[in-house]
Amino acid sequence: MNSSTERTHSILNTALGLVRNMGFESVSIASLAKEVGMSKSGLFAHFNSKEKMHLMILDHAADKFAHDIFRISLKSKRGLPRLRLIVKNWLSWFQVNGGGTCPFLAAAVEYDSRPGLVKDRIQLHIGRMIKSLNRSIDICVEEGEFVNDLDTKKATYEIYSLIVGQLVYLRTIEHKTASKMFKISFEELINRYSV
Amino acid sequence: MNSSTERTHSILNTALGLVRNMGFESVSIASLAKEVGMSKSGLFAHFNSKEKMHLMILDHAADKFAHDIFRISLKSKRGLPRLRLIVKNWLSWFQVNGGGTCPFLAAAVEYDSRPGLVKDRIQLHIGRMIKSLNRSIDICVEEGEFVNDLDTKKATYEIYSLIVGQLVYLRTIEHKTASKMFKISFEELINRYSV
DNA sequence: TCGATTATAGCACGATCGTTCGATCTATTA
DNA sequence: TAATAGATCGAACGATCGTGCTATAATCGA
Repeated sequence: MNSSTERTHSILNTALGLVRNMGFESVSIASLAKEVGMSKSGLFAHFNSKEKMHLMILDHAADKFAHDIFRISLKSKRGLPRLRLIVKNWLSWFQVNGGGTCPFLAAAVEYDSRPGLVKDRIQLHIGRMIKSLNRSIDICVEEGEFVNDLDTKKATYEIYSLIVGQLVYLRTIEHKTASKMFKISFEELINRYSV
Repeated sequence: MNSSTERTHSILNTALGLVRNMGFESVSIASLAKEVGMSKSGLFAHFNSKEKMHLMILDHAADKFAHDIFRISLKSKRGLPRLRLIVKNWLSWFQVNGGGTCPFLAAAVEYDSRPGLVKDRIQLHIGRMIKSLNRSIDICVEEGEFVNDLDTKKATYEIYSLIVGQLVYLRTIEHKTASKMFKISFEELINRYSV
């Protein structure tokens, strides 16, 4: 990794921070340049276009997400313990540094009506997250912790929905109540998948 | 209702259409003026500021939502039939005119990091939707269709989550598969609440 | 140490934005 | 008909944005 990539990597970290408390659109070349203490043109040279910048921020966020949620959980035991850890990490990802918008939901909403590279990339990343979650549920079946005939795609949808619903609830109702409801609903799903 | 309010109402309808296929931020005074065939300053006079315009668009969307989802379903029988209709209307709301972003989720995401009148209003509206959904579930308990000791707040969270999760899934995986999974998961929840 | 590559800065451009202001057009009312 | 009020417009402002061009500063290989 040469110095250029290192610098870019550090810029992308700053950018991701901005996305998480300003949304995607607000991270302009101008605002990011100011944040990292560079000139607009100096920063521009790193990306060559706003679209490419957004693409790289998105990929950076996806890398970090894959690491913080999935890769890290590989250390825990296959099956249910790992699934629990993944879900726990997933939820806590949106509460570090005083919370912040989910970069993927933000990007999905803001680019929903703008077909192009960025929108495609978002769908790719969200699709991968869902697939990774699905895989970790499949493993629970393999380990005999979930019933053999479980429709794991549906189970994935149900758990993913609880997570996304939680993101909305956390901003609408009291934090503690919201997260308690999640825990109960999640455990009920687990129980249902187990018998 | 004088002609000014009628005109404003018609403008808000156009604005809501724009929100649903451009997102919230993209509906600027300039772009909305062009869409309705007015000058910027002419349109500006209707709202007096961009923030007030966004507030009024939001309120207009909430009015329409309350009517299209909840008020209309009052015609069906109290309890489960009405709940089913509400959920059906809710989902179909995002598929008329070839789909489109949910204005409330769009606003919530885009204004998440901008405290102020608009953000407060969004939380108000989302809170009201959830409360309305909760009420319709309470009625199912009153009617004896759901068990008496059902935690209806948790049930509300679970059904709301399935809906929000569906909005993401519709944009990520094949439409038919997504909506079939919703139907199955929703019916399972209903069954669980009934015994 | 010198030459080349690379990172960054400065400046200018056209576009778009929200907002203001004064003028004009329209419709109502006295 | 004349006066008035409300709706709309055109033009202009300062900001911000993405992007291109050119110059300078830093880094590194020979």
